[in-house]
Amino acid sequence: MHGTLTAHTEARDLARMNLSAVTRQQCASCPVRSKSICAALCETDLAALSRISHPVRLQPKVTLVEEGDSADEVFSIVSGTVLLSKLLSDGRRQVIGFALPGDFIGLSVNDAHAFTAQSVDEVKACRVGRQALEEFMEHAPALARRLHQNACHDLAIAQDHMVLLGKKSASERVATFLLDHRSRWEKLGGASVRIDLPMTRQDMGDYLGVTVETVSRTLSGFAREGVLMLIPDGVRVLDLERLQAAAQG
Amino acid sequence: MHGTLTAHTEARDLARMNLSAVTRQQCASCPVRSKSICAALCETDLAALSRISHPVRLQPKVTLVEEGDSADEVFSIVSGTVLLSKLLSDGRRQVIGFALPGDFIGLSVNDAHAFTAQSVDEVKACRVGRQALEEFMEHAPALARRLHQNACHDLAIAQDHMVLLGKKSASERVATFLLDHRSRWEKLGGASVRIDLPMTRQDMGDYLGVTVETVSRTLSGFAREGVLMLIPDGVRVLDLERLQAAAQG
DNA sequence: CGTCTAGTTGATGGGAATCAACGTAAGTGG
DNA sequence: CCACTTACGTTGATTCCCATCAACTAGACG
Repeated sequence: MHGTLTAHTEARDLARMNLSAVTRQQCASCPVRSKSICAALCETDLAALSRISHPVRLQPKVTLVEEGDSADEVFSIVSGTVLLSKLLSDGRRQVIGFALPGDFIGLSVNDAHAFTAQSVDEVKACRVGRQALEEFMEHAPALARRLHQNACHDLAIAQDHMVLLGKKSASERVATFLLDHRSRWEKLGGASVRIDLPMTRQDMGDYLGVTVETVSRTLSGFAREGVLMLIPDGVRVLDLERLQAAAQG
Repeated sequence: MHGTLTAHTEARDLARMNLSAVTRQQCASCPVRSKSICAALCETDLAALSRISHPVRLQPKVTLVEEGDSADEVFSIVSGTVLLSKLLSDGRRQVIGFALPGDFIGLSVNDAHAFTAQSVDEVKACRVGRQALEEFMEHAPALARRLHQNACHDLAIAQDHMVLLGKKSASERVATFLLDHRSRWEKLGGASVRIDLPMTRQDMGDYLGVTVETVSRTLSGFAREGVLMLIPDGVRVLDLERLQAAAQG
């Protein structure tokens, strides 16, 4: 078992008591402000939100929220990658997504989290009490609208992934994953030929509905064919067109 | 090609002009009012919404909305079953869900529908202009909240289905589908031993990520083992516990 | 240095896809 | 009314993609 969040955040909470000015400044200079739900807020509301949000910094493989836990905290990712997964009773794991900077985690219908979220690499995030956020939303309809758009967007992503899991072959799945990941980072202003893959092959496999070995073999295959090059913690795309062809839109 | 909705609705629109009182009455006596998004509305708002909503009645296999179409209409299902699907460029189809009475169809992030929706059997629904609905929502925050809950609920369903598609065996998929369908109808006040399946085996297969033959074989297998009985347009559950065991949580 | 995790590659087997045949029911038109 | 067609469902035979099992390498770390 890996560490939990509590130990880190409690120390931070104590620090925050005397540092709300600093916290506010962090929001104003937040690198993903324009990409996150905070983009919906005016300066005044942003300052108000910053007063109820707590910056957290997480080591790799730390659990933010556990499937089934009461959802009294939500997160906005600032940097790093967070893996979202669900378990079957016998231990089989399905990764349902990767949250990147700007993404929002944790809203659910009832009061229990629908999935587990854990950091893949070092992650910076903003933690907000759920009730505080909901009270805040009462007076910030723009934020409520933004969260709804967010949910609709996540739903569209989920539907696309159902097509992948239900209909695509192993190589189509891997190619699609690489291209999706690339375009998500591109929107965040990242480079484009290099695709960072901080997660393990197992994580990718559990996301794509195939085994570790299949992910490895498929990537090796692409490398052998000159479509890409395997590099530490990622790939370098050599032939984008063929990769796109392999993904089968 | 099957018929489109336009021909039906235009005639109805003409009729509606002189029948808004009837329309309003229909909302007040709507059988799924308490299950649909309309449950969020007070009598006054319901009457107001009924003025912008148009009842429609659809024959089987009629397309309500097409993937990619501009999303200027949304629907609330009153009776019947609607199949939601997405296509890959080469024609492979993934069914991403079935909308039942009380379900809401059509909201998306941008202005294009993310999926195709077509009636499975005879369907009654309420059609609402998207822009009219969004204007209405400005003055009905309860409805906006309800739609957000709805989106979150759909997202949770989608995530569960990703687990099914990514990790479950064929027989687990079929068993899960039957139980899910049963509990959805149960919430609508339907019986419980008989599960209605108005969709084709092909539809089920495309939903579960398996072929027609596999669905057929799996159902026959359950019938042979005495778990259920195949009846026209459905199954009769004989051994609920074993069906639940076969579904693997 | 031993241990552990992650990744790769090879050999083998299995579960579901594919290919194929057949039965049934509902139209359709002569 | 009946031959003909078409859609749907079922079952059997065969194939194949990927899972499984297994061996090995490389890097991280105490």
